[in-house]
Amino acid sequence: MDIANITNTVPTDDLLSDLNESQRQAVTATEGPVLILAGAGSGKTKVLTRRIAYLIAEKKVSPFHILAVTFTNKAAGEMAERIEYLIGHSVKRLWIGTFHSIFGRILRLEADKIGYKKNYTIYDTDDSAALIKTAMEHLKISTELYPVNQIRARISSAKNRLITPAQYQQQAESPVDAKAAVIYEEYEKRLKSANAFDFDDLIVKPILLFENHPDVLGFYQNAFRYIHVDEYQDTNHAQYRLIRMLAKDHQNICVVGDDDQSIYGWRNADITNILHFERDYSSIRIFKLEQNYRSTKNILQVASQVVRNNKYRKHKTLWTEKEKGEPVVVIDCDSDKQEARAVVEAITESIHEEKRSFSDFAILYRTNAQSRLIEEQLRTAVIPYVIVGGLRFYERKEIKDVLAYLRLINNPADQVSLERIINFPTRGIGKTTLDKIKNYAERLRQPMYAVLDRIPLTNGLDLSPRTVQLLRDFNLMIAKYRELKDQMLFTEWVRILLEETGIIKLYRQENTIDALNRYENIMEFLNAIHDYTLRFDAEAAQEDILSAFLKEVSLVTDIDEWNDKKNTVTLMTVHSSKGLEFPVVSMVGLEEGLFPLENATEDIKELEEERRLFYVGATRAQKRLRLYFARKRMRYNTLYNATPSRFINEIPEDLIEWQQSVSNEQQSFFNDYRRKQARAKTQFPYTDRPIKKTIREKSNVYDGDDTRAIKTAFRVGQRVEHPSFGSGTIIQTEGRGDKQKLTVQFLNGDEKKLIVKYANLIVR
DNA sequence: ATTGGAATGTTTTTT
DNA sequence: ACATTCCAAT
Repeated sequence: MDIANITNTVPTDDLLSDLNESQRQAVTATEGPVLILAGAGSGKTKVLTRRIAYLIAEKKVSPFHILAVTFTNKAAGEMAERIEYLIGHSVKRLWIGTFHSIFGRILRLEADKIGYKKNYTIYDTDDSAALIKTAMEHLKISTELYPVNQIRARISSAKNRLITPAQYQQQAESPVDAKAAVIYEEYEKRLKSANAFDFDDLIVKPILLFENHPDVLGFYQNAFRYIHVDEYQDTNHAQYRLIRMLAKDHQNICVVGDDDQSIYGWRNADITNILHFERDYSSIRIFKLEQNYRSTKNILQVASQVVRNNKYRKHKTLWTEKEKGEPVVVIDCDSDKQEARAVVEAITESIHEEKRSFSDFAILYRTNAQSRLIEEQLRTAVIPYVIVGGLRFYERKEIKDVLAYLRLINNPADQVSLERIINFPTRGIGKTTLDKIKNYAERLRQPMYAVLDRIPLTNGLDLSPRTVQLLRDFNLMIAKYRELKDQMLFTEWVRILLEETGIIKLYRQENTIDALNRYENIMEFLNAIHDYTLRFDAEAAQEDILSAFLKEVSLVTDIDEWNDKKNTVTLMTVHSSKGLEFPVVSMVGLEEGLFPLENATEDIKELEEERRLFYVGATRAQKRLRLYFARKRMRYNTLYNATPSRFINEIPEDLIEWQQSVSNEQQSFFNDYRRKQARAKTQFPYTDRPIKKTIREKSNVYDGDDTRAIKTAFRVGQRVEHPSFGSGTIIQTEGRGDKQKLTVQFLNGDEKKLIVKYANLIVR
């Protein structure tokens, strides 16, 4: 519906009446640069939606002139819905979405201007690693000396800092950087010839487009007269530059963020974007939203007291009118398994005694790997749960294989997809054949698909008649489906494609649980496609269903699909929980080395990010916050001793209630263990704190973890002592378990390779 | 070219 | 523990 058709304009009062003073000011300050510093739970989403509704309903701005960048697609959907509700009619042409989806869309519209075709493919992290690997093989750079993923991270980081391959080459300081620069250049070439963008390109390429085409930039500057960016603290340099370009003339830019919730530094997010906003724009107005509407006083206190230990932050004080509430509970568990039991037990109890529903609970952890034990316990207790994140549906091997067919049909130049499926399911086109074609294509400076198209008229491509036939069959099949696509129902088309390729047969024949799983996933995928066809609006999309579907699939995340209306317990990483809230939050694994993560404890910036992560997790809780740590934890299939997280020690004593959770079978082991600890003089700061309550495990049998020897983690940089060589530092580790070997540099300068099993090392 | 077993890497977080 | 990749045998 067009803005001119509005009949029932909403009175401004309704949009502003239930806001507090600073929220109201933030909503109505529509002109000029605005920075909204919004603490956790201070209603920033509310402010953003009201502001946009206010612009449309009160200031009569067309939705077409409003840009709103959110952190997830889900948030975008919810905001759009909310805005429609507020103004009483649908808003069709509002630009709302994530950076990646909005600028992906713009790239599709303007693709031809930068030498791309509309039907480009979006490569995810795995795809781009695959392409980098091919590039390295071509350049004869060893992937053993230069791990592909490390190179990929460097290239990605350079891209996000808007450094070109040539510039990177110039300022390369280490040999790795020099290599990375060369690979970067080759990688870019290959991306382009595959008509593909990686995730970073969706931000970086629009910048180049705008720089080289002032008219295009002018068009979007004019379109986006009012710009909003949510979660501004998590934008990176490229995103910052992109927004600055667009806001340059009108300066109507409103950014919302909280420096305490900046948790994506590792993804090149640049916290200074928010800290320096004042420097970047002139005559800005700053609004602070400091009243929290989400959590009890106790919860808020815990979160604030921990995060205030950070040095690099803007000062602000969150407060709440809510009641003091229950004390935050810290649960001291003897093992990770016991931790899982305790979490689930507390949930069961709370459901029975407080009549809570499953959806009131979230279990948050630092790493995805921690979900498994908890899942097991939830299953045993027959509690329904969903896991957000981890191995995402569209990243599963079988789904990626299917997607590769669709992508190749959509974009013939998509080399990564072609190589993925040309011999999957196996059809007799092996490595030798593939190498021949690749070399041939390279000699003639032609894309691989062009060579395939010309077979058998390819002189000098020395292939057996059988192979030629196989290649032709494959090529004809792809061509056939390209042809067939517009002649039948999309779902049906995909189904017969999967039948003919043999993927379905492959998994149906093989009688293993794994194959069955994959088969079911493919069926689920077909359902997802079917759902999509029902949703698909050809006119609005202005593109064919296949490319629209592929684009959506590349940018959808688990959190987008997570449904808060389902009555289940939710499990996810603290990262994924950003922006969400739950009545009861259990954070698990609060141990040194895990949360904060080992690698992050060295560098103060990284440690502070971990602390902010704790802050984000804690502030998800509305009524109850439960913090768990375990004293023994299995990692990498080895049992480790653990000590409670420093973040727990940073919480003032009077805010916490301590509990202990020990399994019966573990009691004696536990005592024994505590004695040993005492002997080792490893006093934990909490041992003399009062322990108010002990939960005892009743009948569960603990299955044998205690029979394993507790091993010590050996990591590069660690100091160790050898009975005869004295003390030294680990400079390399290889292998695991009994076969683990360490290279240790001793004080006298000698380097020795030692087998852990026999070396009798003592960690210092 | 395909297969199966061994070796190796992976777990930090994600658009 | 799990998955992918490597390598040798067929």
